[in-house]
Amino acid sequence: MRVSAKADYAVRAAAELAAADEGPVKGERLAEAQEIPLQFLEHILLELKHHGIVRARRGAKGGYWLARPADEVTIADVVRAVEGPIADVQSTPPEAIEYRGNSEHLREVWVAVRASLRSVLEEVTLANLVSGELPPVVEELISQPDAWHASTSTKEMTS
Amino acid sequence: MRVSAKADYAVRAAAELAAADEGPVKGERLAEAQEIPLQFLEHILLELKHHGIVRARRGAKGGYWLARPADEVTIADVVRAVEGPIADVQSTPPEAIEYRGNSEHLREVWVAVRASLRSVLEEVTLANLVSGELPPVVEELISQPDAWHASTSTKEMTS
DNA sequence: GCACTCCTGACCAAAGCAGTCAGGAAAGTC
DNA sequence: GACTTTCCTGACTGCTTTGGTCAGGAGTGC
Repeated sequence: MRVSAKADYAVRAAAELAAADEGPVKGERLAEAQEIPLQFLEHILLELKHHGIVRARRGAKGGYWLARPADEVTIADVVRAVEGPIADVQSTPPEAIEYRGNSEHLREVWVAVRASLRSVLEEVTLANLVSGELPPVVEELISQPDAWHASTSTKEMTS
Repeated sequence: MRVSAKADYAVRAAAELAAADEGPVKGERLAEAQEIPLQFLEHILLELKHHGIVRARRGAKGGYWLARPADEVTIADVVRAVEGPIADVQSTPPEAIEYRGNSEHLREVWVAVRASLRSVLEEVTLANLVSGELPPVVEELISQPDAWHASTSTKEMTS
């Protein structure tokens, strides 16, 4: 249930590409703009390329650009490209698990968890991200003050 | 963005405890009921105990039971006990991160992700889980057929 | 031909995951 | 008080993931 550095980097780099209209942007610039280790970023960009999120050209005047318009690439696309499936349980999709006994309904819960993640990640596009005009779903979620500090419900730890 | 075996096991064991009213349940029974390796489960139960989710007594007639009534323990409580904070980015809470340049609004997005996770995990109690009467939020999420199969949006992979 | 940039694989240390093993310490029973 | 039962705890293990670095190869543009 955590977001890896890789996913975070990937989205940030993609955002930078979404903002830079026209012309390839070289990896070095992306790395500097978002303070990401260059060599690590190159691996990430390669994965994004393999998944058809970005395109690239080498040589002078080379660089990376988005394969599709920024408003057609969602954060979910980017995250999936580098992290794989979004809410697997024990490395298998929730709907494929058979629970027995008293945890029979746990499957529904995990499916709901995945659905709620999707409702955010598949709704926000790179265009939304750079413009700051986030979709209503997100605006509503972050408008509640509770969302902004650590655990509120019970006397537990953070987040 | 995945659910570990440990978290899955923890919730299942907790569900089993929620269903067994009155009297401690021994680890072995929990392990059998949910097909969880006993020794691994004992470590998990210990963690749950340290976090005040369950109580335990040793010896004959010993076992584990919930520290609070089943309708006052949420799945979020259990998951946090064994996995720690629920939607950290790079191991720090989303609201604590400063993004620059074109990814400035990414923080809002991660906060929204956490909020949406909470809206499910903090809403479902162990009582809900064993009875199958899931809260409206969850019912609505799982009522949409899309929620039940892998990735729908773009031509990407699963989940 | 040369500079530039991406592409790729190999490698690495540290941490996390999913357990197992061995023994100790309380609680109840006889 | 001995004995059994059950939890409690730490140490250990093998494997994978995370978060990178290093070195070199391959395509592009001038």
